[in-house]
Amino acid sequence: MARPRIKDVARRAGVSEKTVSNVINDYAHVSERTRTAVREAIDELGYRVNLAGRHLRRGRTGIIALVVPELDIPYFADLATLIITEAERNAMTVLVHQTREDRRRELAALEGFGSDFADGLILSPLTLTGTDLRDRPGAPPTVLLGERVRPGQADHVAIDNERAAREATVHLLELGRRRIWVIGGKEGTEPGTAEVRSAGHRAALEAAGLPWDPAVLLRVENFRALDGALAVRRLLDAGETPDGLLCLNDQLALGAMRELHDRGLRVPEDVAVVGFDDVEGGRFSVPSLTTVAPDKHAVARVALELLMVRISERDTGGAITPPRERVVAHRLLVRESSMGTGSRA
Amino acid sequence: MARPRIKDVARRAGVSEKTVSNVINDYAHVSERTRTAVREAIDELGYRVNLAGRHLRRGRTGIIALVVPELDIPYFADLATLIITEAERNAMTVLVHQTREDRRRELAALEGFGSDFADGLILSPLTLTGTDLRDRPGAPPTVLLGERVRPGQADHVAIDNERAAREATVHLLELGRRRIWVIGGKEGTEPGTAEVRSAGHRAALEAAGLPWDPAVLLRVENFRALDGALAVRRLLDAGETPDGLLCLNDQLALGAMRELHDRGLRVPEDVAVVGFDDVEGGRFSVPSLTTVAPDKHAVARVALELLMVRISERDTGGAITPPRERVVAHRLLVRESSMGTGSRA
DNA sequence: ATGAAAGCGCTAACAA
DNA sequence: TTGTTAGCGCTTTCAT
Repeated sequence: MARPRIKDVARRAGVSEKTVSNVINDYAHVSERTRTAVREAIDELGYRVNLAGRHLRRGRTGIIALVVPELDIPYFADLATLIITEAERNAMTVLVHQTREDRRRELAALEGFGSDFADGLILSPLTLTGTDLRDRPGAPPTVLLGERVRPGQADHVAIDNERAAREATVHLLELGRRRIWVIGGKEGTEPGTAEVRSAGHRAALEAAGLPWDPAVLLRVENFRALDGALAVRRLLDAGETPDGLLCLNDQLALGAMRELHDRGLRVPEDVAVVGFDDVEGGRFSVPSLTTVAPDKHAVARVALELLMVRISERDTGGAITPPRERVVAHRLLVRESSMGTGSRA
Repeated sequence: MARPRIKDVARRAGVSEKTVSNVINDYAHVSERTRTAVREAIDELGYRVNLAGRHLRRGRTGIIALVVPELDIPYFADLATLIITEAERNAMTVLVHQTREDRRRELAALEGFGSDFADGLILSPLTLTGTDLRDRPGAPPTVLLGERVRPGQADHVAIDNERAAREATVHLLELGRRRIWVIGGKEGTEPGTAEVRSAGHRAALEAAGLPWDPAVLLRVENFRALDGALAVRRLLDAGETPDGLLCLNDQLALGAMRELHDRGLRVPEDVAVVGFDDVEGGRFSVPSLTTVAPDKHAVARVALELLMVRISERDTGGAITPPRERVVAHRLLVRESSMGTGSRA
């Protein structure tokens, strides 16, 4: 037989539909007897709430869409884990989409996928421009992660990427490294993470009175270990002799270290390597990987916090406050890949 | 102003609501003129479909719930990536839950989270028993991954874990290894992956005329690199001298290799290491990791296939066919962690 | 090819 | 404390 509805439960318990609804929603003013009777009827019939009906009525779905480039890049997996946990704490569930760096998918996400089944959106964009974010009437409340898209268009959570890159570079300079390359530029994307971090790198060099050459930013196809390995291969094949690598994520760094190893170069003695993100792989690699560790818990917590505020703002139809910019902490974790090599300058 | 509804679009375009609906759903018999007019009205008003309404009416949500233990374990992240991709191909979206190995969460998932907002469920269980899966009237169609829960209770996709473990063990034996430990037992779980793989290990030993001792199965708290490292630490501290390790996932293996390195033991010369899952970390580690590679694409594809069949079965109210058991391919990828060490027997 | 009316399952507003 | 009524936005008959 068909699945039971509130009506069926009501009939069985000898009460009205509204009373059943009250019980389901833990409404305070229900007598103990009625409550028990309804509960029994629910159990006997195996009744479950139909969320479509509830959503339609309430105007909220309880779903947050999380949109990331690729879920199988550990940084995003870590983030997703934390965001799902944080969402659960807010009685929300998380629907995950992957853009695979496709601009159209990112735009579709921005528009709520042509529908409005998510109450809110957490988006880690790669290709979006400031203009994409302007004028999205009816689009769901949105929090952006990671990129410094032109500020002021939507709520945004990130670490101070410029400073983080500067600190990482200073660290390499203090080890006496002078031939530092940066791995992780992306072709054809908006000024994003790579550019901001590159600026930090440049600032560190210039503060040390050293020259800066835009050619030290090596482009990659993707942000995986393979791409880091390929970048190093190209670099070495070109006859360069790096003594430091600033990799814009840990996967790139791990791939780079593997390639250096295959070329007979020692890390950190010959080449010191620093990554970004603090993923598990870098904690157990040989050598372990120095990395810029963002406070991922904070990213998740703040993102949810901002989003929940926006969602209630929309619900109450109140005034729309201007976009918020939130910076979370990071720290440089010095590990074997850049350790104990003293000054060689 | 409030977000536009079909009614508003209809009024603006001078047609009925039904006609707007026809246009939205690409119904064939709509005149070109009408279609254009409606499209214009939609654009002008910025109309988007309200999925709550659609879901309620259609009785389907287009959402699949994916339930995994932890999304930040690369194997599950890989799987999630592929399942999301495959779901998209089937015009479904994926909602991700994490059980964090909590039995109550797994049970809640089985019951559709006390509601029915997902059309179907893909679940990678750790603690469920055969009884949990019996008699779930009204529960959503379900496909189980990975565990060999007692068969015949629900659709199930997995590799042949027993054979895979046997092959991996044979490989270690052929290298002349005789003191092989297995890392990855779990306390207090139902006979699952660990037990099945352990059986394969045993079978390989016995086929080679070697004794088998249940004590070679080392328990772990979790399936992360840290746990692999700790297991090796305990083993070495106990004065054992393993020459082979069969780790039940790659994270455990990578952690184990790191600990072996810290103890001055060489991989593979002193200890050969094999993992399961073929995650990216093992392809770029030093040494690279020999692993049992399941055909993850096939897992995702078959899981979706089974689920979509079940969903339409339910929709059409047709006969319920018995649970299907599907085995997907795997292969042993021999890499540096178990390579070129000849016979040492 | 298009329209009118009914109803999916639920809960808010109001009434008793 | 509990019941009645209405309606959320959409699509499905069934007419025309």
